Amino acid sequence: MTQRQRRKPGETRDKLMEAALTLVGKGRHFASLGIREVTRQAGVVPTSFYRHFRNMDDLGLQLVDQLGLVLRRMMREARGNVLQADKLIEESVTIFISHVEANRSFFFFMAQGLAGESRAVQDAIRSEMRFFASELANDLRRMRLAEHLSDGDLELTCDLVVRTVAFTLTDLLNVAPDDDYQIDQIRQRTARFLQLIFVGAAHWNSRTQAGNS
Amino acid sequence: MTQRQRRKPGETRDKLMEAALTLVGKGRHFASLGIREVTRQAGVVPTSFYRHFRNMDDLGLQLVDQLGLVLRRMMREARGNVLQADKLIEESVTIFISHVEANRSFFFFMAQGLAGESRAVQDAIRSEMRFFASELANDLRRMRLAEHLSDGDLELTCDLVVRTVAFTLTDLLNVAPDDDYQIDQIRQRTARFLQLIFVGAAHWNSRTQAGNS
DNA sequence: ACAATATGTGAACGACTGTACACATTGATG
DNA sequence: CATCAATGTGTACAGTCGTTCACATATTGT
Repeated sequence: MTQRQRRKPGETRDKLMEAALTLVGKGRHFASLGIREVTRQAGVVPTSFYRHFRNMDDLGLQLVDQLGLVLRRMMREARGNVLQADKLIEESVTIFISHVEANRSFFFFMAQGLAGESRAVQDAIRSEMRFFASELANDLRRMRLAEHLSDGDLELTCDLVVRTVAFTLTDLLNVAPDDDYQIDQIRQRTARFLQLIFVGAAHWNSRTQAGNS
Repeated sequence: MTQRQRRKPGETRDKLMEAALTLVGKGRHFASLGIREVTRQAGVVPTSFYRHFRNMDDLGLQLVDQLGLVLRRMMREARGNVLQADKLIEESVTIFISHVEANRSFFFFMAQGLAGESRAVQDAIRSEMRFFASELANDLRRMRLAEHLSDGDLELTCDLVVRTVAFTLTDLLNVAPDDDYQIDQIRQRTARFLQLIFVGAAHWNSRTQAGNS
């Protein structure tokens, strides 16, 4: 790295990924995108695609990697802003939704990928969700909010929380980005979902799932 | 209806819908299917497609209608077989999973459609889920299992239940159809999710969501 | 029996697709 | 400066796409 290059490396690469995201953000499904279409949107000649990706699945996988960064940024912000336990759920949901609004296309892509065409992308997204759930479990442990739960039960709870929030994406997908009223409805509903789950977790030990006679 | 026709009406129509489902069952995403591809799979000439559907979205919508029938059949079986309350969750989840295995492609299509390309299909599937949730609420009321919950809270709970079960589809999607061990794991995990939710619902009134100071 | 309608077939079109190849340009390294 | 690898461009080709049209066949209504 002697000098900065005039054309930064990966410039076209980024343009291609952004182009794919843009198309997804416009309502297209990732599985229906073609190489030519993406390169056209990126303002690049079709052959350039192969300089950076082997095929569309490859591009999808690299998008998941970038999605991971977005998720980690969101986690960091949540950890910094959610300090008092009583408003934990509301604030977390608010932060989540604001990140979805700020990176709408990314989360569209995530929602699509969960039932997408590429097995590899599917697995990658599910892996991100697992990581997210385990981090959530760590945080709850650290905040002494789950002391009566076994590791397995806490993991179960966090998995359910992450799934519930992830499903919210399909709700947000269906409303206009500027429909603040509807978005607020979704926010409140999601918060109540999580409250319901946490109430269940709080009373979980009293009727353990082992015996149910 | 004077006599039975040699070629039943809608024969090709059914073949086309089955063909689309078959392709989806093979891992393809509905949004990436083309008219020619579907007609080829159905063993029909491409032009025949237009005799029955205006475009692929139209076919998707009619698939959702058929999916509705599958869901209603499943509901009827659940209502008939789940009589005692103590095993309600386990039995319901078992019935659900068996129906998913029996109509794998249909539920694949449903999971895809939730974040699919066609807004109309999206809405149709979400509408089916709402109907399912409201029927579930009715059943719980009838079985006197939710007497302490307000209508709104019961609806909230059932919505969360339906979402959780629907998310299971992405899990079932990722395991081989004959991997009984993994499927049983998913079944147990889903049952525990629902137990957690119902425990939360049972203790919901003690910390109503209205005031949280 | 006859007309009308619904359904299936075949050929054809222009547009678009993925991909390969040869070539130009760039930045880094000797 | 010479060379090399990385990256971007233009051309080309064979295959597929959606869609139209004219035509054959089968079923229905009168």
